Amino acid sequence: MEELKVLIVDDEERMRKLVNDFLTAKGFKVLEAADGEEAIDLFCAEKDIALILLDVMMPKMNGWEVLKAIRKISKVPIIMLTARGEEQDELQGFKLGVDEYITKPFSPKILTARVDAILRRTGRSKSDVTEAAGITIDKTAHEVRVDGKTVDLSYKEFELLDYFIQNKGIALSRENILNNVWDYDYFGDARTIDTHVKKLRAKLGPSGEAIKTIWGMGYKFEA
Amino acid sequence: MEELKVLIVDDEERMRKLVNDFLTAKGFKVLEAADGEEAIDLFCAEKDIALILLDVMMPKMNGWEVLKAIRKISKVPIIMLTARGEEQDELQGFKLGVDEYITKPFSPKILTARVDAILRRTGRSKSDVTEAAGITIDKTAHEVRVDGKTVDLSYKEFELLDYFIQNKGIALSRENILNNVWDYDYFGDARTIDTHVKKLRAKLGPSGEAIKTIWGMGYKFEA
DNA sequence: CCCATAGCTTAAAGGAAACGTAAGCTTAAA
DNA sequence: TTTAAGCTTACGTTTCCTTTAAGCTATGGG
Repeated sequence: MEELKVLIVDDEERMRKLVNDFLTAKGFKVLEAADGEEAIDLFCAEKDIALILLDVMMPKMNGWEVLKAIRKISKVPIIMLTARGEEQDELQGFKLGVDEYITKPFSPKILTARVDAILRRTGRSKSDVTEAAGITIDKTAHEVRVDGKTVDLSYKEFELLDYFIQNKGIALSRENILNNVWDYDYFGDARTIDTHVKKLRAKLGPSGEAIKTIWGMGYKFEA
Repeated sequence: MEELKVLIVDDEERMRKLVNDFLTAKGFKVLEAADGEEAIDLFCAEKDIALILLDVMMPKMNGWEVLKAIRKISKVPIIMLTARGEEQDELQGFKLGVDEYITKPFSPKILTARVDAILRRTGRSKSDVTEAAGITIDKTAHEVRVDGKTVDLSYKEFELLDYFIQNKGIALSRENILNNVWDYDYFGDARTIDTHVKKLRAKLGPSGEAIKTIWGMGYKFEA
């Protein structure tokens, strides 16, 4: 499989590193730009950038200006990164050709989920239906089926189950789960995970037994 | 295989020595820094440091500040060392970019396990499945198989067996085992080991005979 | 062959981790 | 503003693991 290029544009070094880490781990080639000019230069120089992640709040040239400039030369998919409370401009954004929004702070799973969704839409990514232990996850429909029957899961439950299944057979510490499924600035009680696991097990019925407890260690999904 | 560099940052001499000894024994090249400034200087001077172990509680510049400073220039993997019950509110917002935590006191095995896990994730380490005397240890799945059949081991049993197999053919004194598998400040009865060995032998069946008693000395794992 | 020492076994106390329930809080919808 | 849903936290309960203690057995030197 070819290595897709993603460009992250943000003035904050930390944010770029964060996104770079997550997406590199997922097998993308990540390019970084610290401001709008750099972004446009880089976009023109590099061929076949598959997706751009664009921060709205930047000094000098803000995200909307960068967006407009890039839309003049390309219809590459663009995801805007906004801080909570900045969403008022969304309608304007969609008119200008924004494909998706991510609100900061976000979890690694959200990031990769949105990126996957976009690439799927533009036909550059693989299937989005996974199956394990009688559980089927359909990310496009955001739907879970157990033995054919649809099960209603909350948002977090869905994310958690998806993470388990993506890492089936691997023992996961609570710390690991917290870092990957929850927002990057979340610091909470690890017991929160226990509660969600409990709910998942209940909703999944017998298939829920696939989520094993590893005493003194964490959890593991096993078919 | 290349010799990976690990940097330990802690104001306590004892802790640095401890970590240095453990990791040197595991074939790492260990560098020490007694405070944040020294750490940053050293990190900039030395090329290709593969991993940083960073204590949180330090005078002058604390671990979080060091973390932020280093994250500005690099995305090197970082493991934070925290004391049990340390003020967790200050963690808010600083979590960004930490790969793993280790709570003091820890056992050498925990230390090397986390280090290995990180390096595995960043693709700089080898496989984590070992086999000896018909016993297979899979650290990723946190699973032990004897002649193909999965055997349920408790946390300590798992750690102990792993230590035996890593040191197969080597006679280990009880003191040695206590120092390596138990927390570094644990001072318990050596009979504790006997009990765990007994359970291991029972659970491993005939393969359990690979754990030999060396009278007046300790134990040895031999295929 | 006996004794001292080291190791083995068992059971039970104690502790730590996980579970279950419910209440509090936050966010989104009506 | 009210309502509802989901997320998080708190806490008592339960389960499981670790350690200790005590008696028993094996080993090897005298």
